[in-house]
Amino acid sequence: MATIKEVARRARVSVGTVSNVMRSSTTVSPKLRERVLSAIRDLSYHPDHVARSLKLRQTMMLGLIISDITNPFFSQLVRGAEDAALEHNYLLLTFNTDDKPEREKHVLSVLRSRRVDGILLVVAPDEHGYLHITQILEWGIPIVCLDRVPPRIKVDSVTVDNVKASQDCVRHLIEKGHRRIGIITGSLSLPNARQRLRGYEKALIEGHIGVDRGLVWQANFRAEGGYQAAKELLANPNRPSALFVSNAMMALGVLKAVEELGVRCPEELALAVFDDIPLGELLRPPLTCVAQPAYLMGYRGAELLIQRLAAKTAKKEASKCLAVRLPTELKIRESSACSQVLKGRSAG
Amino acid sequence: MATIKEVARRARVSVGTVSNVMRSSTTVSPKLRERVLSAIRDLSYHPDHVARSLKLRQTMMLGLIISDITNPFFSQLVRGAEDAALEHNYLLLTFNTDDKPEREKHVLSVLRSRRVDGILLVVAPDEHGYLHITQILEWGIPIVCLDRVPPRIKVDSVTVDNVKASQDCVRHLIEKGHRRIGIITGSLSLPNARQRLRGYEKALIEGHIGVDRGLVWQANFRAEGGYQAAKELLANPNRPSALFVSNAMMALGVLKAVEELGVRCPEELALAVFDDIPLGELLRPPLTCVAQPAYLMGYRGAELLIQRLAAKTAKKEASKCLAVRLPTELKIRESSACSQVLKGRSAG
DNA sequence: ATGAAAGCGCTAACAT
DNA sequence: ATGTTAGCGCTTTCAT
Repeated sequence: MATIKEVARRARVSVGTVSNVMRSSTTVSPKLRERVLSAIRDLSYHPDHVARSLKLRQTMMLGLIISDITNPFFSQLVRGAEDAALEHNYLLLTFNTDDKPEREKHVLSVLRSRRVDGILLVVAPDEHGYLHITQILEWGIPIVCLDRVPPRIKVDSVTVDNVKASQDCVRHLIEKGHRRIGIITGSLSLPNARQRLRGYEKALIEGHIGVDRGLVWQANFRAEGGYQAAKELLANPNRPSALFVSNAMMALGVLKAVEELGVRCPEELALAVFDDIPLGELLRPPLTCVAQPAYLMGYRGAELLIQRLAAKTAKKEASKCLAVRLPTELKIRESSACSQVLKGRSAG
Repeated sequence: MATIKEVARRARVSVGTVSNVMRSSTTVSPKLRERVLSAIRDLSYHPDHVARSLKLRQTMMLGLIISDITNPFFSQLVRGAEDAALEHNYLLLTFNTDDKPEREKHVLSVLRSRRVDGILLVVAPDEHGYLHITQILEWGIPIVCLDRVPPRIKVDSVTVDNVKASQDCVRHLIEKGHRRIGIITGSLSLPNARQRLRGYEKALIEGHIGVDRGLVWQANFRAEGGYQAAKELLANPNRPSALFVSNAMMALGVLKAVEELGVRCPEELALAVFDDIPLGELLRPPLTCVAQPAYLMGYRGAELLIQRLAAKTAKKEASKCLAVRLPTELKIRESSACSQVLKGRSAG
């Protein structure tokens, strides 16, 4: 591969001039500029971005850490982040952690060595106060947290109002006449899982329904977990008439269990889900849900991060942490339709 | 951030010694080694991988170009590639092209400037002989093509036997008694789309059924395309009794159309799909399909690429191009169950 | 076994 | 306007 030196030699100019032509910093006479440009073409010269990174002390790379790209919510988010990044000439290094803290720590250390300019982070659960996050920030690498924001840490974030969204969703079930409403939560060491549980509880209280700990199943935000929880739950003789599933992957597991056990939905079990599924309307029955703007979350997150980077380069005073909140949307579909049983009850 | 120089100073050794300790190339006396190690700890030194890349002329980064991470097939593939890459200390730069040739060319040029060591490529359609691929290879960047292999180009690849898999799938429909079988293809400038059409035709010929061009709809491997094609197709007065949909995304579109038009499946229209959908069994009806080993395709592709890289570094003679073929699996589910109509017909 | 120094390809400050 | 050169942080060869 040709280097800037070879280009300079061929164009009979100095390397500085070649650099000037490429970065159009200083003015270069038309004659020399033309010579340089044609040398670049002749040699099919592509500047070495690694060398530039070393010199400029910025890689124009962003780390993106998510739990699992297989989850449609995250694939949307990644597309958004990629679009924003590329618009500003940043590249994305994406990693899946499966929500394993040790994997996250390893990735973080790799990203530090690779000298990424900033990190977009969907944080994994951590029992120890998220010290590794603070550490990265202290090293001077800006972080924007997406979807989940670790408690008591000063960091930018882009999220939705999980409490309110869940509350709206469960309220909808209550309005449909349900009184025994269960919930399947993600790991409660995850802030957003806790918030969704909070929203569920608030809706119940608001509806003058007692919170029954026996109706709370903790799983792990994965299909398998939803499946297991649903199996248990449905075997329960005093099972709920409606269920709030706090993410999409678990909902798929629930659906599988419902299917296998021949439980009719919504007649015997109404369902409402946190997160839309791209084909949520294609499932039988179509699933009621609160949808998050996943693409936007990635897009805005990357934008915010890049903005921070620009301010940093300009040596501007770091402004306060930003906590961007995106709106959610309740999508009412058949899985929460008024059930026969309830109709019967209310008639009786 | 601490540099190797600072570590050297603190440990009162030369930078060369620090480097030796880290890379454990030469032997270093236990005494000095201990001093270096503790200096590294004290300064929380993380070697600058950018500088190392420049010196070593290898970035330990791989480019991964796919069409759309939102497609479950690709998210699986990406997970596989990531796992293999990380195992060998490579990082992945992933890009979505939406199958747009100009986007692919741009990404390729970016990857060249970034000096990635190799590229995993799901090639976008191209009408001009895929010259840009050849060019990259000439520049000395190894490529492994995944899923689709551009015709008449000497390049490593990991694929499935699209012709045979499609043929098996369509044969299954024929065995179920169907004679009028339609197909929705992807863009026929895509090698795999063409192969799947070939397989469809071969199955028909083998079953002594004439190939009717009126039963071939060309779409674009996206949900929207499948939806449009299905709408047209189902409005056709002489419509087929069975349909082979040549990828999963389009199948979702087809399902939506079927739903909207109130067409019963499989009674009025049997369905078989190329690609499994993670929740294909949860859809009503569950979809018959040929499943590809997507994760494995990514994993094996990355392995193969890394193997090439190792051979290259060792200045080994480049061996012949490898074309790895992975097995597929026919999964028979309800969407292709024997229909009432056909039963009636065969009885009559 | 250890240190000194060249050089990877680039940018930017400085000299002309 | 153009050329010269130091230096980014590392690895590695060559002395010692």
